[in-house]
Amino acid sequence: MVTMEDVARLAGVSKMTVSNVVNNRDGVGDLVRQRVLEAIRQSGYRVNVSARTLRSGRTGVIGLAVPDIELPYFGHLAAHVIEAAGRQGFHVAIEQTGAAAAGEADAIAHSRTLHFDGLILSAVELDRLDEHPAEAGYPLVMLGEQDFGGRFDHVAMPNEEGTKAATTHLADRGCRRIAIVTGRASDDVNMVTRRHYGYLAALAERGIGVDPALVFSLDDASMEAGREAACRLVDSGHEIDGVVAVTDTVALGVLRGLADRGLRVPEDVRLIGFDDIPESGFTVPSLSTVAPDHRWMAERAVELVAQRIRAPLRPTAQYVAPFELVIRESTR
Amino acid sequence: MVTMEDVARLAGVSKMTVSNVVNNRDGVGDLVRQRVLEAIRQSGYRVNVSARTLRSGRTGVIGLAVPDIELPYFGHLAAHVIEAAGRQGFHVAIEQTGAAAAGEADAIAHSRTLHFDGLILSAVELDRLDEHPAEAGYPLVMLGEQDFGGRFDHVAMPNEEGTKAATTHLADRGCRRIAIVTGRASDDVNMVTRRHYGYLAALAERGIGVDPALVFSLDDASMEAGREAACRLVDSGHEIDGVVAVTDTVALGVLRGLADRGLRVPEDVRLIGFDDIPESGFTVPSLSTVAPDHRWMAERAVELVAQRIRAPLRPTAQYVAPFELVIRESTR
DNA sequence: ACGGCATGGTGACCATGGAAGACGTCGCCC
DNA sequence: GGGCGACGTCTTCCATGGTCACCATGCCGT
Repeated sequence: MVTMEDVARLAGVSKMTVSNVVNNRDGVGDLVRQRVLEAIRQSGYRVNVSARTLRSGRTGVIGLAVPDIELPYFGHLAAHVIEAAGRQGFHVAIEQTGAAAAGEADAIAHSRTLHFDGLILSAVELDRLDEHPAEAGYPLVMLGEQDFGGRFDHVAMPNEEGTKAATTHLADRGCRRIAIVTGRASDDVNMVTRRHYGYLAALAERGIGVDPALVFSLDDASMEAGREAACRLVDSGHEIDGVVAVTDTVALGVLRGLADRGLRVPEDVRLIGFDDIPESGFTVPSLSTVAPDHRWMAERAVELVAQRIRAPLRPTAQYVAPFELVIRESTR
Repeated sequence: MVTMEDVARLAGVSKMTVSNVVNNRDGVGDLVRQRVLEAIRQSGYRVNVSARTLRSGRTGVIGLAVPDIELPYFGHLAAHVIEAAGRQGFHVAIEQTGAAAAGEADAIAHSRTLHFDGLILSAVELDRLDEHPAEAGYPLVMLGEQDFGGRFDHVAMPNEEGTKAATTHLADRGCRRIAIVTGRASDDVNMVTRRHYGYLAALAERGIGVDPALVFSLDDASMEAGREAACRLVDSGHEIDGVVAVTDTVALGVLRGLADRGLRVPEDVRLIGFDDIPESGFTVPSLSTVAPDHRWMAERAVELVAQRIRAPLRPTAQYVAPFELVIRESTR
């Protein structure tokens, strides 16, 4: 391997000068700089990231922990995060937490041992985090669902607002028997309950009564779970004319389940999702949905870790992503 | 930061002994080992990966370069790779190449500068690789589409075999006017032409003539491109009763495009895809597809990099993934 | 008494970056 | 005009946290 020392010898300078050139510091004369650059080119030298890291204490890598990269929503988000981080000169390493508190705690610990400069955690389960290994002073940004009472930098989905808008939209289309297919109930104010609040708020505002029989809880937010929920919902015999799905992924399953039971969307039942994953524009019928600005979220999150890396003790910031309602065939 | 030196002092041993304990090497007595472990626990010590890497020359990280993590197929694959690598004690860093030769070459260079121990490259564009920065001796495994004449370890999709089976399946269902929606043509024997060969081979075997008007080339393998192709296909007025899509992602677009033009699947046109992404089971109608064993591919690829890291000069290995035909509603 | 094994220690070394200093030159001021 | 400080440029030395190759010690069996 060709080292800085080799380049220095080749250019007839000391390795510190090479270091200065490599890192674009000034205090190096133009002539010498050119000589060094030429030597670097000739020798094919590349900085040794490990040595730099060891010396400087920075890795230039931020971790991104998501429940499951296979879910379209997280793949989507990851793409934006990678891009935004790249613009700030960071690399991204992706961890999977498996949507479990243990995995999320692991990701934090792991992130520290690998000496990531910071971590963006898309937590869905980790609640009482003060009992968890979130050592103070480590740049940690929560992305997405949970709310930790201002203890961390946080970029939130417009959970309540978005679901409320979605439900209101169904009501405005004339739906009066609106079901919600939601996630597992939890003690904490997480994504599921937030979205549920939005649903309730919309119903209240439109003067529609709440029927507990129209609330379906899923164990996981998968397509299969959505499909089963839709089937059970129809089989239960309760009259419905609208469904709010907690995510688009679930909505895809619901769409399929309704088809399995011979119900037409939107003629018999209107359906709306949340996330606006790419697939939603291509289903038959295409899926109306709440579209949070994923790019905005990714940029904000990266910005926050970057800031916290530079200034660990800055007060925490809380953002809620903007969103818009995308109306497609499923609620026409 | 707690260093090995600190632990050593706390346990009353030298740091080499701590190193031996940390790395589970023998030559350390049980008593001393316990003392060291206790000291590690008390101090909250974590190894500094950079220092280890600097000295030992190994990072324990392998790169995975894919065109776009946002495409379901690659997310899917990445999940399997991460899991398989984890079992072998490697971490995975994901790079996006943007489906461009430049990006792919970058990923190789980048992978080396970050001192990944090896790289799994899901190349779709990089062809004449001998002119590219694939320095000999660097553990590089090609995953998926391309074929480099045995110069690299390679885990291939069953491109030709799978597409042939898919086309034959349509023919056996009675289709006689079978279109193919494929990717950009290229000079090289890549995924697109391989799959095209399979299509042609099946037609020949079933005695069905080839109609150039039924071959549609896409600029990129996206849902939107699939939709447009389907529309153009119908608008062109050519009679068709079957469509082979080059990937499931494209097939989702085709499905939507056919719906846009009022054609029913499978009654008017049968449709089959390739990849078996999770979404394919939930579309309406659900999508028949060629299902390569992704888990198998990921495991094989990880196994190959791991082997090559240990033995750089081993002769190259070539695998073709097994597959099965998954028959769903779109070809009933 | 001597060789061998089991256990643990020593110092060099990996590639880079920070701090402080050396060196030459130039300008300023008396 | 000479001495001196300041400045720009580059060098030297050392620290960073582990690991490697080798060495030292002590105990055992023969």
